[in-house]
Amino acid sequence: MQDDFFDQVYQVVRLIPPGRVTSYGCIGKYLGAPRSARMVGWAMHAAPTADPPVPAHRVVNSLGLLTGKMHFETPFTMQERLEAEGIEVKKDKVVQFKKLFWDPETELKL
DNA sequence: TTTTTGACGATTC
DNA sequence: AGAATCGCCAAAA
Repeated sequence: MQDDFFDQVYQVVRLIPPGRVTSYGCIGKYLGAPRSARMVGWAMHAAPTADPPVPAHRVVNSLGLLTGKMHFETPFTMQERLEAEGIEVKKDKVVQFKKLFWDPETELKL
């Protein structure tokens, strides 16, 4: 299970600190699949099936848009969770996304 | 096995 | 600036 590409994504997503966000493409890129951003998104589809819960709400697209909010329990869950962590969400997009952006390659490279 | 699709990203119109 | 299209890759039907 831990050898699957999905789990690789889950592990990275779990490393995202509260109050920060990242993008699918960067996760994929960090895993060696810069063109497989969609795969990361697909992996998130199975996120709730992962044993340790995956904070998928901290993962947004490159524009900081909460594109996957509709896949949560309710379309509001994602935004509410982000706000609960101190992240402002306006019009389904993360405010100061660039500032809150958490790049695994930058934060975990050491 | 083939076809369709998808929580993306970048490009083009 | 906003919308539509193409490209990538893997899982699901």
